[in-house]
Amino acid sequence: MKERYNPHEIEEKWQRKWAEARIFQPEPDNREKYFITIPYPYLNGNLHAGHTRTFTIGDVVARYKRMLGFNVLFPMGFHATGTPIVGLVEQILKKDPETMRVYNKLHEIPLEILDSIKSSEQIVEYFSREAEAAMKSIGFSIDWRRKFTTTDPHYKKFITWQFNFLHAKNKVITGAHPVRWCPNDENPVEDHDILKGEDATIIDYTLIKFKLNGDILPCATLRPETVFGVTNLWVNPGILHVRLRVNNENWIVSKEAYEKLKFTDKKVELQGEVSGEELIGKKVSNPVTGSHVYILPASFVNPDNGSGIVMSVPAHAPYDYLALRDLKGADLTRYGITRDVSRIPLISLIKVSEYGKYPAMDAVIELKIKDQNDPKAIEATKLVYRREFHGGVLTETTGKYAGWSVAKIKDVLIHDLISQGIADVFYEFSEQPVICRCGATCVIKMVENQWFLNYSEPSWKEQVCKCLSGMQIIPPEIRVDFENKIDWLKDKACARRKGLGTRLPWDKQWMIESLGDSTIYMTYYIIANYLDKFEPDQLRDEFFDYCLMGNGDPEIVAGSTGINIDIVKSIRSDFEYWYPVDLRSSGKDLIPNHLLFFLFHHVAIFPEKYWPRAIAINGFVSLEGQKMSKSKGPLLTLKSAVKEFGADVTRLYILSTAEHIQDADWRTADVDATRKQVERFQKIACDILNSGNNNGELKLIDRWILSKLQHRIKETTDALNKIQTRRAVQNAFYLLMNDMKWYERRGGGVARKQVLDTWIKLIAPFMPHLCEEIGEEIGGNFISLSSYPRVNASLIDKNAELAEEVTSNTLKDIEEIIRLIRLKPKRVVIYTSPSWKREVLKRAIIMKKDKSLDMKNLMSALISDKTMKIHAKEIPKFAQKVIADIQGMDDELMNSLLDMDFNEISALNEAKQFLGREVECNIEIYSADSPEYDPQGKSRFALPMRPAIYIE
RNA sequence: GCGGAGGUAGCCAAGUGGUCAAAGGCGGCAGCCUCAAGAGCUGCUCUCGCAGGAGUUCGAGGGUUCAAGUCCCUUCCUCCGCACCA
Repeated sequence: MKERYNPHEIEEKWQRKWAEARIFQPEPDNREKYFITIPYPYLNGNLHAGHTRTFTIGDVVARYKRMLGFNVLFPMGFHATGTPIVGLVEQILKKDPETMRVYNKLHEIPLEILDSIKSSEQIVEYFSREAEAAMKSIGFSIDWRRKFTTTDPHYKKFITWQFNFLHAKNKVITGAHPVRWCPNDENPVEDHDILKGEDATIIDYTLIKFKLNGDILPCATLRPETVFGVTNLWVNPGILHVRLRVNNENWIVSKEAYEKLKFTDKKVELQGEVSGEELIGKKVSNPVTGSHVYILPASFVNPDNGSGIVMSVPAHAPYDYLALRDLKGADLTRYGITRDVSRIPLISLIKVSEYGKYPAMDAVIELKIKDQNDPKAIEATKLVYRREFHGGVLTETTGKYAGWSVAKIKDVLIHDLISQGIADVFYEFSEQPVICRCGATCVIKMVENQWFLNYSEPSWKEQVCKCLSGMQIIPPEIRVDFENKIDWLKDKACARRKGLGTRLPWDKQWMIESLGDSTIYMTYYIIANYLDKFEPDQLRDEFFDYCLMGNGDPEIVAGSTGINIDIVKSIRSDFEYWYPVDLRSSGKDLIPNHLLFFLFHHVAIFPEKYWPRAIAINGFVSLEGQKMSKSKGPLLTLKSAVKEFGADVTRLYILSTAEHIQDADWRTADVDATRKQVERFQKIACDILNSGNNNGELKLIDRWILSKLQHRIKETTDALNKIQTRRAVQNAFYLLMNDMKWYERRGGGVARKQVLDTWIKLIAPFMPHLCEEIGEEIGGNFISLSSYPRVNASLIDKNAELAEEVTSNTLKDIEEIIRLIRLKPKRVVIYTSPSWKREVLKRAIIMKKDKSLDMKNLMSALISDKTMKIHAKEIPKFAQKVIADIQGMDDELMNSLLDMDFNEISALNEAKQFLGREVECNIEIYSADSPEYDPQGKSRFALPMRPAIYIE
């Protein structure tokens, strides 16, 4: 092996050898299988540091499991369906300057290649080739025979089967759903199409239909329960209203509301105009309570919001309360109203602990709000809403709903009102305006006859919950995220007009949405191994029914598809061997979407024994503290990281800098440091390999390093079992490195080769190339295929560990004293604990184990011991200290101290030369029982495990 | 608003109620090596201390306990997701 670390040479060599030996191309055999998958990358850019982290975690787990003896299947494919690739081609064809810059500079694509791209096929082709090369260059142990792309014709057959299956099971239904819509482009707008109002969400208001003779005045509200407390309606006298024919009803709304209604699923026809003035003073009937209330004027009514007509609940809505109060003494005779409307009695319907009967009034008083134009009115509204929503309970006013909490009644009530025909849903943006890139104001449009995956169906959710509860979720604390998201998930539109993908088999104008086509594709890796055996057209539904579901008869399937029957049977038996997925490991961004759908589709399609076993989640990667961005930068590609630092360093670094869902920060300075550590590792290995045969008897320090090694193995395997890569690297690499440094410094040598042999296996999942290179020198088969180290309990040597602890602590103490007295020592004398102190300690430990340790018991035991008598004066103080020390000891340490037959003097004597070398002075060691030389009586400070020191 | 994560030394970051003044790394300082620089190696790196000691720390404020970075309550701050988009 070369002295100098040349990662690229080593890495290419071993990648070639692995490929030639086909060691990562598993077939079913009699071993236990382990099927690990990582979500395939989407091909609208090059793989970056985020992929590097997620995929490397997968590779480390794959390699670890393989070394544990599992037959590991770790496949990879490419995702290309959906709209982004189509959009990218358009931009490239347009030579959009920003796109060209981003893809040339950030994604590192040469301009001549960018210029040559003319189609989405070329994009897919280019990025899939690049991705595969990148993944090979970092040494992933992927079975590349099984790769595919989601736009492959074979794959489309698989998706077609899946959707036919789901459709037959009533998992795909039709419906309508609201989308952000640009009336100018006549298209739904996505986030990146939005100029202003990107954060706006779609809120569903309830539209309550108040009746005015034959007309309907719909009032939009977020608080439909307050309909029981309506005292009047509000109309802004200054705005124009319109009369509409909506389905079979006559509506009056603001002109602005009419513009919005046009895009809903209602049939809307304009019939005429109505001024606000005209409406005021009329009486409408409340469709819920039947009461008749006035329409009154209010300036706060915004025609842009809702229907432009507002129902007034002054007991619970500060604006309503204020507007009513503002009318005090106003002359409304021109509207035909002669009474003082500000004296209309409030109607309370929610009881909440923070307020009295009329929360809106209390809030207005509390915040000292002047009138409806006071900006603080908004604050009061939010406050009352929040308190009533969370703590409010409906009163008798609400009839059969009395006693319900506000938070719980909402959905029930909306459902009731709509089914009675007295309410409707009305969608509105949470922020206005929302402006499209083209400059037009966006609206909310109901897309009708849309296909949905019926995720909201309770029995489906129940199945998913059952699946989840049987799964291992790593790290465990994110299980609650999954539970919440399952609960929150609604029906999902699963078809689109644009983009790449597979057509909905029964309604070909639609393309299957790309999150839906990537839910059970792990099964396809098993089929992908046989793709050269058949044409796409042969993959009829009955083929998948049999191979994936076990339904049907293989002979009939072979007959109808023309596929060889042995192949059909073989795929089925492969499926039975490899499935289910043992681990799906992914970035945390996929929790609320892909991973959820992954579970939903598995439970919908497969029997329980094929449900996924585990999910592991990891965080993102930032660059020098900055968030990475594919479209804006900064960006670090996998390719360039490997080119600059090598595969092993990149792998080691990115997995050692953060754990689980924490984000990892890529810092070049730290990566450089990691490279130095790897170089040092290589140098240590070289030294060991070149040091010749140093057989010999194991000394204390040799037993120490072997014992330490066992702890590192234990910690590393424990960490890897929990996919704690950072902890694993700490133990398998850095801490063991420090152990080895101490070992070398202490003059150890005999156990070096034994340690190295284990060490390269321990760290091999992280830096497989260098470990293979070192392993080759030692001899034997691929390290990648060797057995992972296991703890050898017989090598754990507590005596050696304690002895070494005494030695290093003593050295630290000596050095500290030297530093303090600032003298070059001429003579260093060490006194080990007198035997009586050791005896006290032992007795105390025994009492502690009996739970009988206290000062009284200990003292009475000691006083009755004749041999202790001569130390009677010192005993109480020492005993007190011992008791305090023991409080914090764990059982293991106490046992070692008890069982320890090790003699501090002999341990220190073994380290005598070493200590002398370190402090450059001769060392003398005595027992405090009988020190030969003790001019200052320092020996009386000697304690067990803590010798006294005298320096001249 | 809802849901989730988190605040630890100059920085990143570990931390199961008791060997925690707190792992590991980075940065910094000193020594060795070298003609020198770099690399490498060794030590130090909260404050004070010419004998191994003492004092004050884990966002802030309370509390439980013989014992709290770790448990409980209150409070402040930061980050992430909320969809039809991969």
